Amino acid sequence: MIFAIETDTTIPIYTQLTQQIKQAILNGQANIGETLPSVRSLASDLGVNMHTVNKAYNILVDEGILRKSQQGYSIQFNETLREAPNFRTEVQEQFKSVLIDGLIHGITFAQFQEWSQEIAEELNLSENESFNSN
Amino acid sequence: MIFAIETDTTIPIYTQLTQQIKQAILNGQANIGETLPSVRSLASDLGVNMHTVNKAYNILVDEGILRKSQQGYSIQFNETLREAPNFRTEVQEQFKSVLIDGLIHGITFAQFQEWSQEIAEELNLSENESFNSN
Amino acid sequence: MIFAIETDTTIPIYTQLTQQIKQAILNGQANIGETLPSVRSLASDLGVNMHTVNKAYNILVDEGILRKSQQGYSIQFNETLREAPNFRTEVQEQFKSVLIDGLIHGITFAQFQEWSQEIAEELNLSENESFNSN
Amino acid sequence: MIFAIETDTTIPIYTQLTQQIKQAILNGQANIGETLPSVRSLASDLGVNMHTVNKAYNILVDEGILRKSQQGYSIQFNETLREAPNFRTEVQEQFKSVLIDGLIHGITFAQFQEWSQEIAEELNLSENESFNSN
DNA sequence: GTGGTCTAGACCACG
DNA sequence: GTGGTCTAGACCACA
Repeated sequence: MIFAIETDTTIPIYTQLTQQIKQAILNGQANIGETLPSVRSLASDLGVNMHTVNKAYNILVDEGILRKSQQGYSIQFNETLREAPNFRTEVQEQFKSVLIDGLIHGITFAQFQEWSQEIAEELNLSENESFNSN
Repeated sequence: MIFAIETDTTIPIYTQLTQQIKQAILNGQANIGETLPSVRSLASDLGVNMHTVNKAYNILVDEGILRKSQQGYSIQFNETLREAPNFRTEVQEQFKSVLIDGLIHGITFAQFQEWSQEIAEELNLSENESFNSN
Repeated sequence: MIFAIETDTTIPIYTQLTQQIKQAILNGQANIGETLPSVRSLASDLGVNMHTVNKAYNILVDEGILRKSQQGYSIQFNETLREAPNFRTEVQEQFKSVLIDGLIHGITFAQFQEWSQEIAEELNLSENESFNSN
Repeated sequence: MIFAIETDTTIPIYTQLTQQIKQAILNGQANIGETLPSVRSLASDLGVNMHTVNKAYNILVDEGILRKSQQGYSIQFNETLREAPNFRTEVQEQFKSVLIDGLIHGITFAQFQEWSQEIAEELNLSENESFNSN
């Protein structure tokens, strides 16, 4: 599980981290039960502050993706994901925003579909979950 | 072209504005060449700060969507804006982020596809731009 | 809404804050929609760090009790409280722990009941919500 | 007297231990004068660190619940411990905290009362100590 | 003015 | 060794 932090972006570091951890879980690089690197060691590896890693980890705990114990953080990701009541709506609105932003700049639905397939393949979800499975 | 600003959210007001203007352009509520309401009047109508509307307009100018003249801001939206430099990769990354965020919380590709179709219909883009045009 | 922070306790300051805010809401000292003091001003008033107040506020946002907007934090506390799936169980276990801790030190159930009534009166919930209402 | 330690929680192990010992005393599984398993053997059985069991035992000694002798730790639990100094107010405050936390999330006093009765039955305290004894 | 992010560093609790 | 709490202070985004 290798993380790459970009500093020349406006995306917060802790968001970059949560995204990459989620991706690692989805594509199987990180397995359920696996222990994550300690807050301080990961911070040291990435050259960021401890608190930043800590925030990323705790966001994932709140989302039900990580589990916090006294030995550190490990991957939970079971069915009991605690979703905020309007989580679907939030994702849907973000999805719509991205589409509109792309469409007005000439990106076609076909292009978005292509990207979806790429992501599906990258995550090894192409068989039963694919965007164009039907 | 009616705008609805929500103050109970963390989404910046100017972002809400730019998105709604883009959407109005896409679905034909706003036509090319049309002049937008003046900064002052729109700010007054929406009950927001003048600087906020100004910021939204100028972002759209930078994106090549609006054109600023002596008479105010008008809608450009021609083919020139289709060559935005790294806008493609930016949108692509945002798209991927949203997908991953949804997928890890159980939202399927099929669901995203359904949302895409809804958005396509809402924007009346089914003919030449539609997601399932092929 | 007056807060009192005790430093000679092991209870984290942000927990003391969240509890007092909850109590203020329950007993009507804080009304729905009311804006809370800004993170920095409250921190200054209490003589604690900004981040500590920030943490308390954000915990309450996560619990669905506060609402975060660009103008600050305000009291939400509506029916759409987003509860973690095992929230009831957690409270129940804490409740049991406290009872056991008291019982072994000679505190009787009657004493706990008395305390409940005091709390109910303090919160003006005695009529329809009281612990011994039946 | 069987103990179950959960490592997937943030509750300190020594706290889990002290609570379960207290509960065992209350419900009669552990009798006054009885000797507890040695620190080493219990630590070995539970797969935890020796120091952790030691800490739990010593906390109970400080609370007047256990007695340390040459032969090990045994259960005291006499009337002398009923005069803990500020234990009453501590427990009372914890009790209030739990109630407030539950109430603001919609748990009613009636629910807390029900839980109390369940706990009373579980501890076989219904006769002389019960919450609804009057 | 509001909150958000990040850093640096200290001290504590747990095992 | 692990994470938790708190502080002090800087810089940025938003309105």
